[in-house]
Amino acid sequence: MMDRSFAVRKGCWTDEEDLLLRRCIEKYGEGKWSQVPLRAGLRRCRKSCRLRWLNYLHPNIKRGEFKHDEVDLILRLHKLLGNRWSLIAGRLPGRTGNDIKNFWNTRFSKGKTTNTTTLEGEEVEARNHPNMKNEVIKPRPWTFPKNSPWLLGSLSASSTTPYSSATNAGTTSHSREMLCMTSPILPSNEGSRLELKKHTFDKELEKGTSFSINGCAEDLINSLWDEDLQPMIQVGNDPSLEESNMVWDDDFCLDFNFWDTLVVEGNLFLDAN
DNA sequence: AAACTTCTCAACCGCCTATAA
DNA sequence: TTTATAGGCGGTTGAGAAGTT
Repeated sequence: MMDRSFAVRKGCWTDEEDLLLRRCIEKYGEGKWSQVPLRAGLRRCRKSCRLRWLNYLHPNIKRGEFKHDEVDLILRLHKLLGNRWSLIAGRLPGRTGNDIKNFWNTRFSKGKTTNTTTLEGEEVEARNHPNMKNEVIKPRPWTFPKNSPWLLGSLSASSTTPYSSATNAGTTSHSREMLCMTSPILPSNEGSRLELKKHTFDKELEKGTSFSINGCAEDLINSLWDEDLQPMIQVGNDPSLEESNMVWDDDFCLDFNFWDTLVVEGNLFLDAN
């Protein structure tokens, strides 16, 4: 008969277990979850420890009801990204993917009977059309057109350096072959700026020319950035920027192909400053 | 007050991906 | 190149709370 005294515990966590886990994280830091049960003296599996910390014990976790602006953002992000809870959670400080998933499933999943008079606008729409087909943008291979400035060498090597796939872009730029690469597309070096310009064939249009974006991306951008989309997007944290400028953190930028959402007449010309 | 139903949300499960050996 | 391991994610479950009859 197997000795079950070391069997992994399941179910709800006790206060004592929480204390052990908290002390362990304080002492050794986050990560190395496979070592946590032993270090903490817990009869829990690594995944259970990780989940308990990230969804419940982490000091930054925000409790309580979702505020209206949070709900609004969840709706807009869900419209754009689908059930990618961790990504949505990344835009809501203090909220976890699990929180948002639970919130969505209890409020908007099919068959729920919450009084719709307490909902408004898009919430009602989401409730009434829980399975409404949205254009969900997901990371996917991205193909440069043959006349892309990337392939024609319009971009200097240094300006492409921040791109994680810059090596690929560089090596292929001379062959003028169609190039496939996966997201990310946006540069990730902190503080760098990209200036977007309309570029039609050889003629570069005036700086600041606006460009159009397709529906759901526009919706998202408007939700994150109150002002009209400006041709300047900043990546990383630059305290010198005015508050109104949208700051995209790397994770978000890297998660979907932002450029695919831009509908620009001609080519996009990227000028890294 | 009791029985039953519905809701909430913490936790588990299985799968996928990245990385190391 | 293959295999093992770890981290991470979304779907789902189920216990307990809250509401209703």
